[in-house]
Amino acid sequence: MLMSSPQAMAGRAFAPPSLMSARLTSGFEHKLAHGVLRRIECRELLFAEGDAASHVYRIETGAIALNKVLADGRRQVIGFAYPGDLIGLGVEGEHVMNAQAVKATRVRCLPVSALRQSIAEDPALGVKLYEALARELAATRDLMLTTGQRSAVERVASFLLAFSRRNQRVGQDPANFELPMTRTDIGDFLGLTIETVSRTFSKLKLLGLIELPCSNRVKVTDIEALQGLADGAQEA
Amino acid sequence: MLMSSPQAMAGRAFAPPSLMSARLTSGFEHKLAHGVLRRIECRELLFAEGDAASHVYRIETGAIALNKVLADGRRQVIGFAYPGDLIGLGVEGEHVMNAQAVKATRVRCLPVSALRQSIAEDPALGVKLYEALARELAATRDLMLTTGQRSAVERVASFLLAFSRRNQRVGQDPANFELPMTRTDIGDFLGLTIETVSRTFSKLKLLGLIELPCSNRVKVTDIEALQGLADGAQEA
DNA sequence: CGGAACATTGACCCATGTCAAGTGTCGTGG
DNA sequence: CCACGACACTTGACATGGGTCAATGTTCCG
Repeated sequence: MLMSSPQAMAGRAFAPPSLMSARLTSGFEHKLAHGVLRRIECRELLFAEGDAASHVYRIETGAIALNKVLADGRRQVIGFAYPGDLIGLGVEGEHVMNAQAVKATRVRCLPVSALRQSIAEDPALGVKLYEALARELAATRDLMLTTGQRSAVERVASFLLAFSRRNQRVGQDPANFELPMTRTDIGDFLGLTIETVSRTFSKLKLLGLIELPCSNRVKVTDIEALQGLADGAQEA
Repeated sequence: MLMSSPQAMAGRAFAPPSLMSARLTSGFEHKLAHGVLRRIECRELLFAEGDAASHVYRIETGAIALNKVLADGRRQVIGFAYPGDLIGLGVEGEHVMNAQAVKATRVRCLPVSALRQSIAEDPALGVKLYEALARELAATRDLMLTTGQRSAVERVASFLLAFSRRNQRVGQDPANFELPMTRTDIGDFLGLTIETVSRTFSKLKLLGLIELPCSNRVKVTDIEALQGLADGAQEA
């Protein structure tokens, strides 16, 4: 077996596209379906950096932000996990990041030992987990390219597009959605302050690319133009 | 087997600490030792984003920068690989980043098929590769925390410390070393311009924390203070 | 209705980017 | 051995994107 134990894991593209939604094998699915359902309140931690990595978790409803913090409190959100995503995969031992609910969330818990057993029974599951980890790595690197090299507008546009694409992938409206996370979460994800995030949303609204009926609801009205900004077309 | 094929991979801590130095299993070691030795000239690409991922590579001498570029040329270096490191691991199919020599470099090449076979013969190798991938993911996330949240001084100090630690780990002088990469590579790694990198080196010199006999040679004279700056102690 | 938390907006400032000279340092060819 | 050119690096002057601080709005819930 190759899987050993938890830590954060994910699995798709860049930003919000969340963490691994791989369709996993039946034995594992079955165990998970019977796993303990746990509720995490808004802002509560599912696990923290340094915790023993005893379980893996699948998000059922809600959303989780995976983050790391510096000694002085500066925070970097590494990714968001949405329903269907699996988190807690990684190296043996301790979690290396915090998993915090951005809204009330339900997760199914599966002990690492049960996961190990599933892998022993079905080696293909091991391969899938490996590939999910590789995808997660690729996604994290894309995010690095974004936070390291792009302007505020490019970052926010990329973020919205990524969220939109994910929505489409899971069969929801790609042009009209609700962001579960706060401006602070978005800022810590993109490496911007909440003021800059807010100003950038306003700017996109002013440019006529999005509408914001209320602060967490986004309607994308010109996805082409948004894509242009994300790709670095000269900004208005 | 769980390994399928290449893509970038790495394995230790934050910044320069390079990519995976795992001591791998004997059958694999043996194959690698007999693998083709290839020389890459300074600035030449070992592989590029989009190339078929046909081989994995172990650095013998020199250094490689793994990077991604935006359409307009902005570049993000994701990590550096040093002798002993293995690169090219990851998901099936295509490489997702460029591997460019920062100086004349020699690598051993191993076809993915041979790696697969080794894994089939020795499942423990699969586990090791999985763990290496997980470490690489953790390292990339640490780097994100650095480029996303830290100031120029903190980034450069962290970079130097990480390089120093790596040197120590491989039994070389942690206080006196030669940086194989250019200021441009460092800048693209840390998300800074070359001017800012240069100025920050000068500042650290002025503060008496390092000496720079010539631009690529670094002597760390006050590692404690350097650590302080990296950790965000108020700057001078 | 009141207050807490989050979001928006404005004014100002500063760290870092940009642009522009220099200043080594190295390798090549005379 | 020296001259030259090519790079890489350093340093300075200036510009600016985004951070900081502060006031105001909005939403939601008790």
